[in-house]
Amino acid sequence: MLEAKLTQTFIKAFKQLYDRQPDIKHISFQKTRSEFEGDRTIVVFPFSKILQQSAEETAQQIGEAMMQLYTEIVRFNVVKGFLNLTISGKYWVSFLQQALSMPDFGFNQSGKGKRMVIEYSSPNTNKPLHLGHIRNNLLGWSVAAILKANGYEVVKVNLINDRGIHICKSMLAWQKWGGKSPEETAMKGDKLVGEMYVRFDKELKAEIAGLVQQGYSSEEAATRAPLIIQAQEMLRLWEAGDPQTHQLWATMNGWVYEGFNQTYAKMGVDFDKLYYESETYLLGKEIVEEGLKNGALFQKTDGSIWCDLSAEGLDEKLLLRADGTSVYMTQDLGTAKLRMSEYQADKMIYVVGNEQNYHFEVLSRILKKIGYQWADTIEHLSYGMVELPEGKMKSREGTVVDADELMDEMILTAKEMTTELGKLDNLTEEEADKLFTTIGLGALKYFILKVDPRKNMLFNPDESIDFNGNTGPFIQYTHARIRSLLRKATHVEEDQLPGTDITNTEFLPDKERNLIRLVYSFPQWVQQAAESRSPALIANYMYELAKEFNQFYQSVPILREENISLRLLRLDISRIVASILKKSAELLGIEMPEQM
RNA sequence: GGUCCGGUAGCUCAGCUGGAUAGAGCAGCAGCCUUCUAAGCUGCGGGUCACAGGUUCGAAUCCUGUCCGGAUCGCCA
Repeated sequence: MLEAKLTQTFIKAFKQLYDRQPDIKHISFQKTRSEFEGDRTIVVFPFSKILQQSAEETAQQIGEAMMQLYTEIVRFNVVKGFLNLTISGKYWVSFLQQALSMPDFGFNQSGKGKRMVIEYSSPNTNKPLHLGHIRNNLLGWSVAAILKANGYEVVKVNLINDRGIHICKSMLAWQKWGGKSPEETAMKGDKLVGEMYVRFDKELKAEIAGLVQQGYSSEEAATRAPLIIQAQEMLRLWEAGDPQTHQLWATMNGWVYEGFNQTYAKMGVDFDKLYYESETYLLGKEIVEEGLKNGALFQKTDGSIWCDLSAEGLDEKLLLRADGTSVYMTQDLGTAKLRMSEYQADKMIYVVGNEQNYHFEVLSRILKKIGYQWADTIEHLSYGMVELPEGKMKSREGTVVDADELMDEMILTAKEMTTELGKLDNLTEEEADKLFTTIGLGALKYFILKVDPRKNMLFNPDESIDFNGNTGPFIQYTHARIRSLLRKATHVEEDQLPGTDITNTEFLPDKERNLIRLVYSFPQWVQQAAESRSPALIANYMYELAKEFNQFYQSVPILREENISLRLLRLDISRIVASILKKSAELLGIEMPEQM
């Protein structure tokens, strides 16, 4: 690797010059800023300070010595305390050849032998997927893909919250006011069930308002409303195993799953394993018993069981209610243990919104306290909220952005744009439809994934997602352009012989150099994206690369270049850029069209 | 109130393991299609990096405090 070689050379040069060891922590080669000549830069201020001589002088001396020691350094210049090194064109070109010969260029095996279980999506079955889920799903899927590209074994899991009071509300509403199947209403199953949930909420509010008018306080009204009492009764029946309740529950969940599956399929996300809370929600109790026995937990006089985390600066946390029923935390203790025993994961990653930061903090502390050392493998991939201009999405207020609708709108916009630009020449209708989907979803996915997962992001439904500038379609377009170029290149190359003549490429123009350097950095981004669990790094990199390529494309001839060696070099660059764009897009779940 | 996260151009976002004059896109303005796809390219304008201190040769980046915004502190999930 270049950096390693440069570091080594630097140390050697330093010792030679000053007869002492340089401080390793100050040796870092960064990319030279574009306004200066050079490929890599080292800042010598820290060294000149120790040597008690001027930074310029130090840089000059080290530059000369390094050039003597490492032949790939062909030039250097010094600006203040910055030593800018220029690496030979030959080095870059031979790197390019090497990269082209590696089908897996960019990917690595650093995660070899490690297994990651990543949970994402985790929907409730009482309402359809919305924009928040889109971010969650895309993130989870993409992080999984990125981990795989780093050699990890990845298990993608989804924990479906298919039970609880919220589903009972939908069920009750359906009994009272629905009564029709998705087929009969020509609605997607998840939409139908979601509508029932909203209906319940509306009717409940009306009941409460009525009670308040009769003189009840609003708190009291909320607990006395017949609808909520019936919903609770239904939940009780469900937990008692009542066949009729279970039947209705299974039927309605079935509708929802059918709807979810369509949404997932369109979104392009999938799972290796599905967990259902109805099957796992009781699992935590044993752990709680265990913790109570070994003294990690304690029981209050009413019988409820708690974990005291006040010594760690947190609160007491309830784990089992006085009536012995479990809470969310209890379930998560159980599912974590189940998952661990099933997969022996090196990490269990949970893609869950940052509103649950505290929950996950507490989760691993409790497990640790009870004595499970693997608690440390739990990692909360905490991502920010998707906000609308008016603030948070609120399902009750109808301000949610529905996942299906959004995707359909994006695809439709892609269709309009494409048609308007007259880019449908030789496509069959089927191919054209495929293309609209590719572009529309590409725009959406890139829009979501390019922002740092940890940060909240804003989505303005009134301003449709862009197709120009820093967008998915821009990158797709760049790819399509290159592919078109390469299609035309086959006959240009046929009469040339294999490989590029690199013997005469000591001279390497700026655009070519910039692109090869970007290519060079691809593997580092793949690795860093995995370490920081951030698809955004890949997205930003792709954009850099695409932008640089477009400048290149627009400023130099490629197929029309007369110098054969240069033409082939440019084609090689084009080829690898297309391949990297495609690979990185795959890490984000974005497809790259051959033509657009 | 406690804890956590954030505040960078009109808007959306990069940059944050300290390094050169803080970058893109959108929006605005002006150019570029007889040549490899104009969903592109080029140029112009736009900044007290919330504020105040501190550490340092050097701070958007690290530390402290203040202000502002968000999340959370449920026997909800």
